[in-house]
Amino acid sequence: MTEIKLYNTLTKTKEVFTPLDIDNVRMYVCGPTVYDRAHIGNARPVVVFDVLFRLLRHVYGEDHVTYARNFTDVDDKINAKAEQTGRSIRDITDETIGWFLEDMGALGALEPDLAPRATEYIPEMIAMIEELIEKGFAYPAEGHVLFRVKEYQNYGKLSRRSLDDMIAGARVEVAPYKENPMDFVLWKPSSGDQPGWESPWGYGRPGWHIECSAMSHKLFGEKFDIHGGGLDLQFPHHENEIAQSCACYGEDTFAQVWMHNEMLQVEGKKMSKSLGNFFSVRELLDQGYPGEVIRFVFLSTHYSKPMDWTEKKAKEAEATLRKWHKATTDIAIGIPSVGVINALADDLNTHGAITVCQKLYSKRDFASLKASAQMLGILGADQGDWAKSADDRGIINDDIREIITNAVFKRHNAKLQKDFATSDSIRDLLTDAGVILHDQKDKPAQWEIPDDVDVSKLEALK
RNA sequence: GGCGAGUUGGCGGAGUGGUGACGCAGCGGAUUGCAAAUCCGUGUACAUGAGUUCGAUUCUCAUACUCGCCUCCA
Repeated sequence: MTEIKLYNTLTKTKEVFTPLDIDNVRMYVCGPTVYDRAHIGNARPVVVFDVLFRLLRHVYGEDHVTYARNFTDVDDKINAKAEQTGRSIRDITDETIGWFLEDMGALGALEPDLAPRATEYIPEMIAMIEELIEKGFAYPAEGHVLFRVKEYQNYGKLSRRSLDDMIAGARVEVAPYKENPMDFVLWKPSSGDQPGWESPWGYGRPGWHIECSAMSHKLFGEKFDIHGGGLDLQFPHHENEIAQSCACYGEDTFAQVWMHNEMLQVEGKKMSKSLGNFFSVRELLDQGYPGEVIRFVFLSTHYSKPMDWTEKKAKEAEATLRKWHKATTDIAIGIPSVGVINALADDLNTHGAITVCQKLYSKRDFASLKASAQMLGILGADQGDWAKSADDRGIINDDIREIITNAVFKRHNAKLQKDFATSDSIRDLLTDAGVILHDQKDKPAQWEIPDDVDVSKLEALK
């Protein structure tokens, strides 16, 4: 069996991955807060952990891996949107979840086995909070329930911060009802127009962090294998999850391996709304970037490093994929290359896997290229349509086909008569319109038409 | 202020204690009437300083610079 090694944020080392239960490898990844279209930064963890999901399924078997990714559908941003639009919260979150799955599907991401929504696990959260109170790790105060950070000895072990340092940093919300400024909210009161549920502490709603602890416990039990998410979630979100779960169920519980993907930048700069380099996956798709190309760009940088989204990379990725699609379209699928599997098994070295694919292409091992690329979620049977020429996709009508065929034939005859002035002028007209010509010896050139062919220019050839 | 990451050839970007990937671009060649496309070939790069070592781009320490997170946006 392939030995998988993963970098564990908790231990800061690359470790051999040993599942708790080889028949049911469990992975939990923090999903989106569903109030708007996913931006491309949201998509990085989705793609990263999709590759891991595929690798785990490959190694342990499809039926022996369970992947859960939550939807956070209780959040002030959602409340704000509901207020602005007058729509119901459920309406907004349902729509946003639909968008999310659609957009991530376009990136070739498989859907997780489980997709729990926070609002469907409120009783579990309440039960967990009650247990934390009983054990002295939490306390109610003015309609809130707070986690007593000082009581949990290992607080800060994931992000390697000490309580004292964090308080010195002083970027915490100070509130009179908190015993300690670092204490974080497990439950908070809701006013009439905010979403809420009845609880032992009054009408209210959960804090952000408790949902992942409660849902992973319900779905996976006290221990599971992998917990993933973006690096930005390491603190405070994941630190707080660990505190809640381990305080509740014991020090040796919860996720065994923590994985965090680095952040994404755009053209060398942090993506932000104010810089205007902030865009959604949908916008990118609508601009004509195939999802497969976006995915390829993501995979070309290791997940542990900051990734820079640039137009140049997208163009290169597009050219490579076009080449690969052309080579593999009519090829029966082979088996994935050992090199690709090993690269992925080595802490998800997706770039290394792509390199192996490049070599397979050079060696003309297209059957293995196809299978290997599919391990990465690219070159799938349903993914290559964009790479076909317009003619292959039936976009070109007979009229235009005839114009081009005639022109190519005329050019061929001119060449036979060594009338190069005529043949070159026809060639220039064709290439100017976007037609790609492949000259052949002693017969008319083969041609293909990309999507952006300028039909109006072809009229001149009539 | 706290935490962390990075610095590799023109660009992107892996990796390795000793034969220095890969892609793009460039250059040379084949091919072509000329091109395009395609194919073949081609590049001693590893921030700086010191240390460890027979030997370091790779390990250790320091310095400089860049970047990210901790703050609505992942």
